[in-house]
Amino acid sequence: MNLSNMIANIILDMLNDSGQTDIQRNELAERLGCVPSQINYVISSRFTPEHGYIVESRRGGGGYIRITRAQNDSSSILMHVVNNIGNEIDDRTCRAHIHNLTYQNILHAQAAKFILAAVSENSLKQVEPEKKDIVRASIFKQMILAASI
Amino acid sequence: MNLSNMIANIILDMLNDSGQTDIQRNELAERLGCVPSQINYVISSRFTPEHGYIVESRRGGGGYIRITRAQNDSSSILMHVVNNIGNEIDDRTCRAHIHNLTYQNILHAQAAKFILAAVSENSLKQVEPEKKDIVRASIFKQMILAASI
DNA sequence: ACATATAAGATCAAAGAAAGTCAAAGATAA
DNA sequence: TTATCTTTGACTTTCTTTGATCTTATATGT
Repeated sequence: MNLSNMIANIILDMLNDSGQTDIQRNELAERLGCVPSQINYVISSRFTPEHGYIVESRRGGGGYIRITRAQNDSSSILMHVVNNIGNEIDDRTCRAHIHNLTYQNILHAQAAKFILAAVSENSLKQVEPEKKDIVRASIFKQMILAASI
Repeated sequence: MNLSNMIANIILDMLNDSGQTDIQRNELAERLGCVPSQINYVISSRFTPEHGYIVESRRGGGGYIRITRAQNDSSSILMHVVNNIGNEIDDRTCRAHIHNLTYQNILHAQAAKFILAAVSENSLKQVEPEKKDIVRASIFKQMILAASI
């Protein structure tokens, strides 16, 4: 068992009761005798949106990394969407997804409106053209994930 | 729980009955065993207009810091928010707005979650650092606009 | 009334405490 | 043996805590 898998198991364990956990990066790294950035590696390779996790963090005194697991029961369709988006998505495809999910009653009209607003061309006007679809994909994934928590 | 959060909680507690409170900076600092300027730090990082608070103060004998929760009708608050964002907005300020709007029942919890997800650092990871706050402002405005329709 | 003392709060910069990033070096699997 | 995954470490950014110094209001003695 390599270090990364051990760390992942520890985090999974911590997530087990409530589906959410705050970890102290330096403290955990010290406990395991590894460098702190190893924790970041584990998180960025195993606790991604595609894996169904939302990660937030705060620096400075009292800082933390918060990991939240998306519920996978009623929302497996949402996870399926997240996993099929890939690295970029254009406006049209995105809208198609949203309409489709709304049609299937997985997203409420209200939620659909918000997501549409966020991924619209208007919202992303300032992003360089060649990056637009990448940023859109990233936003879309985070929002779909937020819908499933 | 770090010191700043503790102080913030105490203030929130004091605000709870009437939505307004006068605090004695030195007295509070002494009670908590911290330097007085710590109170200023907490106020300027957590009780800003974006968070929905108005702060006044008076020096000298009988001095005080008065904190008031601002209250207005929802459409004017939304308009006010949009008008005050300007061209860019950072993560923290944005979250402050969202929490404030949620607290004032202008955004539903669900909507707040979507907006938070959309403007999170995670969503915008692929945007060049110097453009992040610009894109965030644009997304945020579109979504607030969507909320007010 | 005026000058001085005392009692607040404000400001700012430095130090400290986390977490983030990125690239290079090492291992492992195809 | 090459591509991918892991480990490490140096450096950066963000948030918090502390302390010294400044400003403003009130109180008091002449």
